[in-house]
Amino acid sequence: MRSSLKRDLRKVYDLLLNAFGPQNWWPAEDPFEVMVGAILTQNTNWGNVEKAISNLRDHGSLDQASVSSMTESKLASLIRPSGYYNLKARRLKGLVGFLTTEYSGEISCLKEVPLEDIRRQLLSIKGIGPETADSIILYALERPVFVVDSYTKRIISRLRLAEKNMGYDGLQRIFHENIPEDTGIYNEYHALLVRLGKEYCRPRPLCGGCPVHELCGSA
DNA sequence: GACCAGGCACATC
DNA sequence: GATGTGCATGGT
Repeated sequence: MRSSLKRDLRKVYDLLLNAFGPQNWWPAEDPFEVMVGAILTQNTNWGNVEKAISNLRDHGSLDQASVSSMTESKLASLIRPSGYYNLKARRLKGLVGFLTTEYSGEISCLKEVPLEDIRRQLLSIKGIGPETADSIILYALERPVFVVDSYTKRIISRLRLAEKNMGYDGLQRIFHENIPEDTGIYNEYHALLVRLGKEYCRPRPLCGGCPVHELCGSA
């Protein structure tokens, strides 16, 4: 591998932070809302997720007890704007079921469990894959794990810092091995990559004015 | 009307 | 292990 990886990843972070400033993620009022958002945002525009979360809040249902007691079809109707609403209603039910059964609904207890164990437990929940699990761990539990998403893959690939076909765990390892293990830095770095992706790194190349253009091999 | 958005499970080869 | 498909809304 390239010996300059650590330096380049640091450079990307510095350029992005300088260009965009702190992103103040995750946009939510409490850990449970983060978890809900993490599921609702799967393959979906965040604007649609905000509509769904507003529906839940307006209905007084943005809490574990409400999600648990509500019928799945009612829940689905409230989160409809986020897309895949039947699927995501089932997934939210699964998450709340897990929290209730394993931790009596006490999210703070999840912070005491060894990181590898809580990650494995979250991944065992139907509908929670690597990105959703890691988003919950980083942004809801505030523990140091790097979140890899489609923007991360695309950006890191275009910057030629990793092979295009590298999987989730491989990409995550690149960050874990080259960025200080720090919740605040992991939080900010991922949020900045999403910001960059939204504004400059679409599937079809479009990089004019990109803050990291000097590092981008392909354009 | 096509493309895209802060994935995941499951079937099939 | 890689690849394909279903799930669905709303903005550009």
